[in-house]
Amino acid sequence: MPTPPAPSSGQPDVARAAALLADPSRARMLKALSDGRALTGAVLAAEAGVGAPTASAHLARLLDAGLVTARSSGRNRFYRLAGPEVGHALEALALIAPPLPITSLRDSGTTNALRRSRTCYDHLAGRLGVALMGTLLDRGLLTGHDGTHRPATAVRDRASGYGHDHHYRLTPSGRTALHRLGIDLDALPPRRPLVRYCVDWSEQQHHLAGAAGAALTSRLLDLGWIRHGVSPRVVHLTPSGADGLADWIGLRPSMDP
Amino acid sequence: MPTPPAPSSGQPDVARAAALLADPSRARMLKALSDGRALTGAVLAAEAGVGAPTASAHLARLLDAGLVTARSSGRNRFYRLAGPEVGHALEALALIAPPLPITSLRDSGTTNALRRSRTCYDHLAGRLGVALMGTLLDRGLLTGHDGTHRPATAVRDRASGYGHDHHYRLTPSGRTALHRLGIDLDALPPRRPLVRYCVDWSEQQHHLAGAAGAALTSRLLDLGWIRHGVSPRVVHLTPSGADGLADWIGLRPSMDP
DNA sequence: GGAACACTTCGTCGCCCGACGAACTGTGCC
DNA sequence: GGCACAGTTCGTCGGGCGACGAAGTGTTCC
Repeated sequence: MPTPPAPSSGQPDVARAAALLADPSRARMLKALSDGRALTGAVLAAEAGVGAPTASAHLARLLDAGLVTARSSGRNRFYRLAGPEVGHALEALALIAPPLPITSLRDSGTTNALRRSRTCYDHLAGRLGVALMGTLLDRGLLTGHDGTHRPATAVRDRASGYGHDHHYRLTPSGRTALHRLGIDLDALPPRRPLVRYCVDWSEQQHHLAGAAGAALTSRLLDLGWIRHGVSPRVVHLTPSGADGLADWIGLRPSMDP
Repeated sequence: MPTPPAPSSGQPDVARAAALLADPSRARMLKALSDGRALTGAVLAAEAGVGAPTASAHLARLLDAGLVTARSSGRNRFYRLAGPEVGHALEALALIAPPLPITSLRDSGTTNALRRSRTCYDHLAGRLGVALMGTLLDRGLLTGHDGTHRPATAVRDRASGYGHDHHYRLTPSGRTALHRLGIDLDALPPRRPLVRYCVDWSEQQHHLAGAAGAALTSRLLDLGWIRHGVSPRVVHLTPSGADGLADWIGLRPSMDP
């Protein structure tokens, strides 16, 4: 059993710092403090959506770790961010965090996330990946489940990674549609599952994996319908790709669940 | 029961991003990749000090979240950071992480941490706080335990926050020493415990809290032996403070445990 | 074709930690 | 002095997750 090496002495422990921000309640409190105000424990409890005892425990940890400062004034205790470094860390984490789904028309102007997606190893993930999966299901090209990850009823599925709870499979018309796009399903590696799915970490929906998912991603690249962004993991839908997907299976980029 | 509000739609989920970095094994892997190299799963498993199955699971999560990219080459799979944003996030977290204890003479040139400490609400934490506590114990001014937090044998004590497992108390000579410094123990708030301790999150040692800890910190400020830094939570030991502590209880800033 | 290597998946275990209600402490108001 | 408010501490519960060994898959070498 390999033993974890101690972090280099004198070097900062990134994991410990990250752990402080990894809790949604603490993250909300720190975010509320990011505009420079001093806020009381009761206000921060409300911001975080937790009770006073829980807020008190979280603030004690943030205080002890030096991320916030506290000043008592009568029965109130006011908290502030300890310095600009905390705000910078929140911003840096926000840059690598996947944006949450657009849930209202009001948000659609701020992030047109469907046009900016991700590749999961060798198949499409992110907004485009789950939209594609959703349309394949809606059009009867894929069957087996409705594409949604439901933590409350999940048996083996986790919030990310390969899924196991559902058995998706291509319908005959699904196979025909892929063939029309130029994908020869019979030529795919026989020992790899044709249809698998991942629970998309950022979307909490399923996206297509397996040999079919890889072949589809490869084909969309070949057709110029998607292309890699500055970061190789990010793919962009091209204008011709938007038209192509609309013609192929009726998927339109403006569709938001 | 207050219900946690959903994060603002369309806004990045900082806690989810932080959670990915909050695991020591994943943090080590990402740190190893920070110099731009592409490394295999086996190498990253070794860097992290975990077995291949554990490394594989961690890398799958990092891959799915878009923090790394993967390229297979024969039986090897090479991983890279997905973009500079990940490295920036690691750096930003390192800035707010408390440095780990100096464990060798070789490190002492890189961080003279004893001169830069923290205030825990109203008492000294950080390196100065635990060094002070250690010296009070060594000199027989405080008694009850040896000042060390031992996770393996802790009953109620956690890795940070107020401690409960040990009952420290000032010895008669300890009370005299505080009196010599100008602290009137009989004038302290009677309902607050005189001597409490915190488990110092960054040092994993105990530091003095309670009314005595607060009074001591206040007195050191009054004497000009410590002063607040740019960040109000950080305190610096002043030159006169270094001399004063040496004269008072024989604590010398160059002493490293 | 068989063996070895790199990596993945499965099943299991135990620990950590975030949540709460109840009770308590400290402060301010009447 | 009594009451109310703000905040803290205690005790408990349940879920999440990181670890492993065993078994399996894919690739390369002989």
